[in-house]
Amino acid sequence: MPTKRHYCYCSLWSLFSYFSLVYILYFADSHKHKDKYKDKEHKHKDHKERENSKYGNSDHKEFSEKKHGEKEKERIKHKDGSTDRHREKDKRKEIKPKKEKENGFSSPPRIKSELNNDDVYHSPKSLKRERDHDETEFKPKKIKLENDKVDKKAKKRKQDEDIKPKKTQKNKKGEVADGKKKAKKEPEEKWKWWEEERATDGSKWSFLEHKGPVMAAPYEPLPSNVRFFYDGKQMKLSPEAEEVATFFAKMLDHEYTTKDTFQKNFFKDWRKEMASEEKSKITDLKKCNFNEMGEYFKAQSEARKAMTKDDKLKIKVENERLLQEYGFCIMDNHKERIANFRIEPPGLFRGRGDHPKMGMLKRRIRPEDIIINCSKGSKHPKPPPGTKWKEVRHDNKVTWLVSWTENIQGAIKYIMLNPSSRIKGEKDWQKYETARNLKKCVERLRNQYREDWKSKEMRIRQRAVALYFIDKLALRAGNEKEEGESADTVGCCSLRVEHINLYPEKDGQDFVVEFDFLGKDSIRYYNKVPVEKRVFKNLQLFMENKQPEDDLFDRLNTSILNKHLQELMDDLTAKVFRTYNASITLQQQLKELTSPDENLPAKILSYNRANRAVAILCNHQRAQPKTFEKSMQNLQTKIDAKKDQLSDAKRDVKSAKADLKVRRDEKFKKAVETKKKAVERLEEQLMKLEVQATDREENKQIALGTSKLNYLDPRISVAWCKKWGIPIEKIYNKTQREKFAWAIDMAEDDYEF
DNA sequence: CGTCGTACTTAGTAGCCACCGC
DNA sequence: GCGGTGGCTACTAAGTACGACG
Repeated sequence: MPTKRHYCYCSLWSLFSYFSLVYILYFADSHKHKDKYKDKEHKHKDHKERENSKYGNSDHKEFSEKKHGEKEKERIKHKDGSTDRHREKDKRKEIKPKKEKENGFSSPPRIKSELNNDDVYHSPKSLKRERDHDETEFKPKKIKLENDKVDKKAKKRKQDEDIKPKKTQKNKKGEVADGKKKAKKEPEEKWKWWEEERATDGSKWSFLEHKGPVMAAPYEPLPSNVRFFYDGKQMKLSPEAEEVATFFAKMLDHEYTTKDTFQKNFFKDWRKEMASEEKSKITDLKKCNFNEMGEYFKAQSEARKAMTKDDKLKIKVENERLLQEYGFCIMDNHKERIANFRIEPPGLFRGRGDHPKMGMLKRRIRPEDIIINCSKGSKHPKPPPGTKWKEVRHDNKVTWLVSWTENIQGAIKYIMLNPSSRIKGEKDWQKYETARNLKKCVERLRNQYREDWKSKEMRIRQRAVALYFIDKLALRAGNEKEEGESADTVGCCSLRVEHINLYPEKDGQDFVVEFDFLGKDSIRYYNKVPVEKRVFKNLQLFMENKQPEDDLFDRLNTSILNKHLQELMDDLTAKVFRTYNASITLQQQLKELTSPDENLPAKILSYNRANRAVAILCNHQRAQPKTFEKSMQNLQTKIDAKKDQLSDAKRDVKSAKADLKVRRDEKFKKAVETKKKAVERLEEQLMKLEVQATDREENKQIALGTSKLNYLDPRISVAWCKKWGIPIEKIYNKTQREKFAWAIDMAEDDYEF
C-alpha cells in the first residue's frame, strides 16, 4: 500500500548553511595513536595540510617517489583516515604479485590461519602497511576467525578496550565503555583490512572459494484434505499449478490480491503453469476458491508459533549450521561473511507502488540458471546431485560469488559479501572520501552552476538547474526507465513538467517551486522551496510550450550530467552530492545541537535529531508503524490522565489557599507549599510526556536507518561519540558496528568530514 | 549519441525475537 | 508467564553508474 505514504516537509533550508562551514583542525592535540605510530604523526599533519590545500594529484606524486618506509608512513592511517585512495591508485600502478593459497580450507573451516601478509599483499615496490616496519613485533599474521558470532562480539569489545585506550593515551571521558566490560579472552584479532594495501589493477580479489548458494526448498504438495474449488466444485490441481496457486493463497488477506493488475498478471502466469485440461477449465479467477489453502497456511504459521522451545531450538540450530556451512567464503585468505547465500524462492512478484508487473510469477531458480564465480584453483561448489550449474567462471574483476537472471525484469541477481567484508568496506570508505573531496571544491562547483544558469545554451542551463536541485535538495539523479516495465517514478533528470508548480510568490516568499512526485520505491516527495530568481526564470523557460507529461529537462539525462561532473572533479557523480550533503548536515547539526553539559540521554537525543534532519533531507520515509495509532493513544491517555491530575492538584492549591486565608496558620501555609510543589512536579511530568509524544509523532514516518547506513560518514559519528564520551553501542548496533569497524578503529575525536 | 548489459548501492518492509512492564 | 512493543535481520526491489557496441 504504497499510497499511504505522505508528505515530506523538507523545509531544511537552514541545514544548508553553505557558507558556514568551519574547519576546525586541531592538529596539535589530535595525535593519539598507539605508541608505535607516534613517529609518523608529524607526517600526517603535513599530508593533511596538503590535502586540504589543494586537490590535484601532484602532491601525491612525490610521495610515491619516496622510499618504502616513508611512503608508507604518508599513506596509512591519518588520524582521520583520510587517505586519498583513489588518488593513489593512479600513482601506484605496480601490481602486487598475488598469491593464491589454499591454506587448509577443508569444508567449513572455522578458523583460517593467516599467511604472512607480506607474502600475500605486497609487491616489493608498493607501499607497505604501517605494521610492517616494526618487524620485531609483527611477523606472521595472527589467526583469523571471523565467524562465530558470539565470540566476535566479545572480540570486538575486547579490542575496543585494549586498543583504543592505548591509542588515545589520555582520551577524555571517551571510554565510558571502558571498565564496564568483562574482558573476554579471545586471543584472535579482527582483521583490519583498512590498514592494508588495496589492489590497484582493478582486480577485486585474487582468491575466492565458497560453497555456492543454498537452493530454495522444493515444493511440498498440499495434503489431500486441503482442497481447491473452481466454480464451487472441488478440483485437484497438478503439482505445478498447485504450487502457483499456493503463492496466491498465502497472500489472500493482503491488499495486493485485490488489485486488478495483480490478479491479471497472476492469472495469466498461473495459466501458463497449468496442465491443458486445467487450462481449459480454469478461465476465470473469480471462480477460484483458495480459502482452504489460505486457512491451511494460516494454521501452519500458527502452529509454528506454538511450537515447543525444543523444536524452535532445533530449527535455530539447523539454520546456524547452514549459515556456518554456506554463509562464509574465503576471499584472499580471510573468511568473510556472505550477505545473501540463499537463492530467492519462487513466489509472486511484489513490486512497489503501482507496478505494472505485480502478481507475475517469479520462477523457481534451478542450478541450470546459476552462474558460479570463484577462483580457478579453488574447490568449486557442487551443484545438487543430478544437476549442473549454468556456468562456472573465474572473474576476479567482479565481487559476486553467484548470479542468475530473474524472469520478471530480466535483471541479474547476485550473491555478494556482507557489508562487514573488506570488499564492501573499502568501497564504502572510498565513497566517503569522494564526498569529502567534493567538500573541498563544492563552492567552486556552485559558482560554476550559478554561472551556467545564464548560459546561452539550453542544455547547459538545464544541466545547471538540475545540478542545483541535486545539490540543494539532495534529489537522486533520475535515470530514465522504460515505460511499462516498472512503476512510474522519477528523479531529478527525469522530472516532468507535471511534477513541479511555480509560484512567483507564495506564503510570503518569492519564487517558490513546489515539487510533487514519486521517487524511488514510489515514495512521494513533496516540498515547497524558494529558489533564486534565475532558477525560477529558467524553469519557466523550460516549461514553455510543453505538455504536463513532457520532460522538464529535455536536453539532459544522467549520463550527460555525470559526464559533466567527471570533468569538474575526479569520481564525481550525481549521487555523491547526496552523500556529501547528508554527511555535512550531520556534522553541522551535531555541532549545533550537542551541548556539553547535557546528560547522556539528552546527547543521544541530539544525535537522533541530527540524524533525523538528514533523513528528512533525503526523504527517507517509512510506513507508519501499524501499532502507531494505538501506542500514540496510550500515550495520549497518559497525558490526559496527567492533565486531570494536574487540574486536581491546582484545585487543591486553590482550596488550600482559601483555607489559609480563613485561618492564617502555619499548618495551612505548609499545605499550600506542598500542593504547589505537587503541581510543579506534575507539570514537569506532563511536559516530558508531551515531548515524547511530539518526538514520536515527528518520527512516525521518518526512517533513520537508511541514512545512517548509507549516507553518513561513520567517522563523524565515531568522532562525536569519542568527543562526548558516548559509548558507540548507543549509536550503532552490532551489525552497524561490524559494518563500520574501519571507522570505529580509525576515527579520533577530532575527525572532520 | 542512444541502447543494452552488467555490477553494485540504496531502499523499505515482513516477520522474528528479545525485552519490558505487569 | 504474558502480551505488547520496539529493534533487528533477512529479504529483495529499485535505484545509480558505467562501459561496450553500433
